[in-house]
Amino acid sequence: MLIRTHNCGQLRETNIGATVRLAGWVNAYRGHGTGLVFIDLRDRYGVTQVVFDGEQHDPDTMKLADHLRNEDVIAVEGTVRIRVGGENPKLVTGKVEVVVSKFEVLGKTDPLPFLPDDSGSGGKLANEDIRGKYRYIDLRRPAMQHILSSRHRLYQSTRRYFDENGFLEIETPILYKSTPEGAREFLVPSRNVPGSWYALPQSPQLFKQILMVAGCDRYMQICRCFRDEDPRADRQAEFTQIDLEMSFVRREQVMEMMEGFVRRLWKDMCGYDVPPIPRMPYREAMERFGIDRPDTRYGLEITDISEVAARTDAAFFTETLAKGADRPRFNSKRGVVKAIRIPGGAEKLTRKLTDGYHEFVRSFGAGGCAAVKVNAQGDFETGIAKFLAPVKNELFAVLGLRPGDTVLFVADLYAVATKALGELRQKVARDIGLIPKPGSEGGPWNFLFVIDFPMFERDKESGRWIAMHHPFTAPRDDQADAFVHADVNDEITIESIVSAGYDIVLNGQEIAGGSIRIHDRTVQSKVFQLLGMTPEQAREKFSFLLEALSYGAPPHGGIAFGLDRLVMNFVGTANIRDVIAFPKTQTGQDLMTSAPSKATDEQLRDVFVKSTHEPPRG
RNA sequence: GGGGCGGUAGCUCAAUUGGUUAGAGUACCGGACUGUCGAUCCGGUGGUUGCGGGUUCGAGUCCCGUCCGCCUCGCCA
Repeated sequence: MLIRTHNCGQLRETNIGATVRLAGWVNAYRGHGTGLVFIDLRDRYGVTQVVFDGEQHDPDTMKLADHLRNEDVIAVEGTVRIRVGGENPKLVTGKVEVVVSKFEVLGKTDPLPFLPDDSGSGGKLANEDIRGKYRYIDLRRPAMQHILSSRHRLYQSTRRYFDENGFLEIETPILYKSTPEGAREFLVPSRNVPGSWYALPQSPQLFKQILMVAGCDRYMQICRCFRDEDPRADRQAEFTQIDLEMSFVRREQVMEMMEGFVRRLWKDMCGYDVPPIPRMPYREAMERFGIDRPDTRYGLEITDISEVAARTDAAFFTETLAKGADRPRFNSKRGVVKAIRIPGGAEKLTRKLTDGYHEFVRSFGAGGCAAVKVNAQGDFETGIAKFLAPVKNELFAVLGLRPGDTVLFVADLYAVATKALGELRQKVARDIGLIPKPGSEGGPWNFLFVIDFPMFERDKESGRWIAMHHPFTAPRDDQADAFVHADVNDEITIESIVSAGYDIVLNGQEIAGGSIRIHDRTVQSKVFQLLGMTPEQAREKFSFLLEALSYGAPPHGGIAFGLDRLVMNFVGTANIRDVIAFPKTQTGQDLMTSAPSKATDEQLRDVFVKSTHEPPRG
């Protein structure tokens, strides 16, 4: 076999005259019969043109060369020379070509289901199901090779940064104990302990805390996590986190370390200097943006106009405002009227769009969305204009209205109106083209720390308290006393406790989340109690953690980044499957290997499992 | 679990209101061709219209069920 001396992206004018060997895939063939044949040879590094000249080969060899087809694997030996037919500026190797003296077909291909060409046939890629089934062909596309290599660079940059900062990379178990609080888990039956099951970790949360108790001081891991929930375009059941934990820190130190990491990563990945990352309390994010991960690349902020709306005769405002009662810090239970001013909306937002917004907010539980335009004379027009006339001046002042604007209103309970307008704000921004493409297109990267989350919220279904982040999140330092002394039945106090959690938000996307952890057994027990766990239940599930906390636990905290989403940002895709070498579909299937698949009766017997699945009839 | 879009040649798509033998590009096969670079030109092979049922004189097209892919709500401590 001819062993290559160079790769297909390497040869330049300086190599002219050299005898070289290349190997790779046939990317294109351009034959002129037995007289002259061109082959574009491709590997991960690039494309090089190789030439078969009829004067140097017998007709049988030329015939063989003339029948090379896309994706045949070949190796060639030959001489580098300047391109006789002129440069091809599309290729980095485009000034030279290799005149073949010897060649071997290393792997003849069968006809392919599709060609790994980024432009695809007719400018379109094959559909995702067919590309998934033949993933190894799709991954040959230069765009996919670029993504794999970007992901690799991200791993390396990450490991360098944390190594330089004294973090130990430590692996934690994949076969793990079930802790059924958060997401649904994947279960693995045990053979040696009949009737018992492992779970795959939703995250290494408890292990990394215990590593702190174990004196590891600083831990990091690029780890696989598993959550058996329905996927989305940016979510897979099996995904990767950059997970870390630090001892003897408060949230300032963790956030500083994270800001340094983000700065390093963006510098390494795309040469971008991340400016100081601003911080925004959760409540402010909810008030101004209606969401805990605000996209701060554009305005369209939300304004509470309840006071003004109360002075109108509009029953759909005043009836809503009469509902409920306020709460001191979070989770307000009152009825509110909120509005978004859309500058220039009178022109940009068609009737069809604003009608659509009514339906859109209804899908988030709101009663509807009203719209008014401000005409050139500065008067309200259309929709609920007549109800607003009496408070026109106040509305203009509080919303900063100008002729040509549109205002969108939602009146509902605080939580519903906030959520609906938060979602609507993003939809309007998309509709009128306010969102720049991040990264590669030169658009801005807007980072934000969101802090001061509530510790607890009510579960919508059961009405029980649940931890907003997770049950190991500590109260903010100045809240600890209030929390420890709070009556668990004192709803208003409990819901106003602020946690020591923090998220990093990039362009409206949560890319990392973490917290200072509870390192005090008493505080941890109180959290479990509040979450409705008896001491016995807490011990049953988390005895190892509670014990660990009782044997000399350092204060500690950490954070986890969603690695897949980071890569998505750097390579500019909205599809998480693009950045995972072997992804799964919406039903969690791997189209290439056909996982999941049936287990044999024998396999099931070995692990003491009996299937209750009834095969479909017929 | 709910909602939406889609499934026609290996691939990407078309096919009028339900109406003749389901077409095109590309890939593949054969042929021509000595400077191409998405080579070109000529010819050819290729179809269980996802699957099952129904309506109809007649179904790619309409109806019911089902499978698969994508988007989305719920869900994702």
